[in-house]
Amino acid sequence: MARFDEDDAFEGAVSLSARAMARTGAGMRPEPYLDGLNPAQREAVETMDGPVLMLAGAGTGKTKALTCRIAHLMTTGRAQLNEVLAVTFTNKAAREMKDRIGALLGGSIEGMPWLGTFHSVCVKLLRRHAELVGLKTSFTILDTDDQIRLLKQLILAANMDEKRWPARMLAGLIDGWKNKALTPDRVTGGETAAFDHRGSELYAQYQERLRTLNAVDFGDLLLHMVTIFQKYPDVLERYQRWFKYILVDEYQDTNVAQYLWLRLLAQGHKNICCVGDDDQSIYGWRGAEVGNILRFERDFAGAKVIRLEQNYRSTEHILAAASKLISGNEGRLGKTLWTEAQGGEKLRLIGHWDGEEEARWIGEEVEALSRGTRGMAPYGLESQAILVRASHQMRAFEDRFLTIGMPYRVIGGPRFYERMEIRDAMAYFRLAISPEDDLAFERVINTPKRGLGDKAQQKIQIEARENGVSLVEGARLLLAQGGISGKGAGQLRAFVANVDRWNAVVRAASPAAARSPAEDDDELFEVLDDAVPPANDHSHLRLAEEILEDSGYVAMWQNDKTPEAPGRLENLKELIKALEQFENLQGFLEHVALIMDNESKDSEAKVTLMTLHGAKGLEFPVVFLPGWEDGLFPSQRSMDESGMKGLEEERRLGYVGITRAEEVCYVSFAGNRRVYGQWQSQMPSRFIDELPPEHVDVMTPPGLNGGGYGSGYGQSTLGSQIDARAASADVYNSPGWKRLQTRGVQSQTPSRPRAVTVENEFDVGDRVFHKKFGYGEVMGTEADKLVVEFDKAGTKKLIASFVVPADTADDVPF
DNA sequence: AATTTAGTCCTTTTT
DNA sequence: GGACTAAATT
Repeated sequence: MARFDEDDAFEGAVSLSARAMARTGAGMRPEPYLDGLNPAQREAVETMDGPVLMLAGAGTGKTKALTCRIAHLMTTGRAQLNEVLAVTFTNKAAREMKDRIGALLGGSIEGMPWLGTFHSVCVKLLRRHAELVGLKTSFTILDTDDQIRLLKQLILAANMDEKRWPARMLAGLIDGWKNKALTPDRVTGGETAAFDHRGSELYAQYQERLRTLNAVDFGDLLLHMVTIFQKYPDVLERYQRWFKYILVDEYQDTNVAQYLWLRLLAQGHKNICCVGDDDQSIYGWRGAEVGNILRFERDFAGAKVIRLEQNYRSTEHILAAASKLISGNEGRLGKTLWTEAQGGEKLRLIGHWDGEEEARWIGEEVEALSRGTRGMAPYGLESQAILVRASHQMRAFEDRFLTIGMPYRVIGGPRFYERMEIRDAMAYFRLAISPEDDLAFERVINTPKRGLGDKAQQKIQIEARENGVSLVEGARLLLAQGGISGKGAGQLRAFVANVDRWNAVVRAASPAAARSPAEDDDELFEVLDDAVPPANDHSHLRLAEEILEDSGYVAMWQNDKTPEAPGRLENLKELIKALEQFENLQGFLEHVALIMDNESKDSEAKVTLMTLHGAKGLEFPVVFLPGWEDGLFPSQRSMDESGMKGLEEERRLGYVGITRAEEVCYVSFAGNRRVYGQWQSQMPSRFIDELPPEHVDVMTPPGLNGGGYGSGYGQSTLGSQIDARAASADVYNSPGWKRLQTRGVQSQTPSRPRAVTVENEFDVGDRVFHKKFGYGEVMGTEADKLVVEFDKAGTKKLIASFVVPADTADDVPF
């Protein structure tokens, strides 16, 4: 587990590199890792000085190149591990690099202190220089939830209608500005019109509020550091000299702020190596600028561009399909991926009647593959993944997997630290550490219920504001002057006393909590080197338990009779357990703020369910790509908001999806899908027509032309092939697919033709039957859709093919 | 003050 | 269908 006790990492780092040097001296071949590299990778490793841009296609071994490069810097004595800055986007990537570097250099190490995500590195830096932007070194990091609540308050205070101007929207705007490294005063031009012309004004207020709360949000971590580097050249210079080499992973995902940050740091020696793949840029919506790749050669004159093009991951068919798809994008830097692998399975394309059937089919296919009944060696559940465009697609699969008892894991779903009970508990911890944390106070003051409702809370707010103090102090004053009555008063008094007591324990345990920032730069790195982690006596564990007990929070869930209560108590226990690995509550909270991941490590084999975004950087022998339907994938919203750029990003997402597969890749779509509870007929994704027919096996069952495919886009090469192949049905006569065909005929064929042809057959007043809603009467018709007033289910708008005349209901085996 | 109910939006992707 | 909010009910 990554640690945020920044100081102790140095010991291991230094001794490791000493060991590596010693080995060199002992006459062993110093660079055994070079042998396993292809020429391009080797060049990327050995070109150590000056700017390098490594364009690494999917599955071309870029992490290998990157980690070998770091190892090479060590063994050639260019730098110490703690003088290398290496940034990634995800904690997972950072962890993997640490592990692999450790393995290369022959020892397991806690890690390089400056290898981490942009955010975690920035936290470390900002803790040292917080005072330069008006913060205390103990600042807290707000998550999106806190951010939204804060903004909501500001919007209300500005007398704006929070319905028309939702806090989420403002949060998005502010995030966008921060991604572009724009401080409130720099928001200009058309942007000032944002949010009823009050966007930048509210942004300024928000920043002010954060400062008084001694807090930062995610965007601030980078923004503040950029500000500091720009305003204090001496600070910047220190770091320019300290970081002798800079490496950047997933460079295509950097936003403007990150780009500026990197450019500032690399300005001196220009030993910067950026690794990226413009074809895998999928975070444009979050402010990532593919343009940063193009700018690289301009900003770093004489940059060496190295292309990694040999793919070690996928079969030739999968690679060919992915390459063909991505070739539809314009303005690529261009790479030609190739592989030595020959043969293998073609991409498999299959259409389904609706989303539920798609989930059912995939569930059965996963099971069949895992038992090896597809004429192939078995693929265990852990080697299969289902990658969806949007997380709501996961529900169909979860439902299905639960009913058939298939073990699965969801990655990127609701995360442990985002659960209500965990966030409540952490708010209590925050309050114990710093009672002036008003956001935490607000969260838990009436959880569990203490009879302190809106009225009482308002009084506290007013009291606090009038006296310019925190909410706890406000509450204290209010109590002293008897401004609060009856039951609530006693409870509030107890609450304040609890906070005082917890805080006293925290202070007694770690006087360092109030450590002062490094005053002068000379001390900066020595402080890091010399710090010795205090002994971990686990006293914070007891405190944490006490807090949850004393506050009545545990009791609240114990008395709760709802079915989820036991699970929540279980989660709280887990939370306490997680605390063990930290020396104090502060360290833990920081860890949580930045590392929101939640990998359960139980050993049972499970299918993986996650979004395409979440899958970047991963690979699986078998990959399922469901929901390839226009509007869903490519996402309508993406196209509406960003037009051609959006479509191209979606296409890259498809490319990422296909290239996750090593051996087998399924693409599927459904003819009908429920969207916002309404049935919609779906068109197969335009990307399906862009796949190369010679690398695709079409497996679509017959009788499925009602969804409208084949009438598709452009030349529709595959679209027409679908019909042809389906009609001749020869796919089904190949040995592997017999079972599928049988099942298909039994469960689908009878209802299909009828359902498809009844379109527009109804008139107002007809009695109809629907498999879910029962009987009803047609109230209106509109193209292929009907408005039906059901006897039991109310009025619904739905596709005509989903109902049948009421008198034939008995014939339809739904 | 707290719980229940009805009505309104919606849904991309996340460090 | 579900999450969230505002109104209605206890």
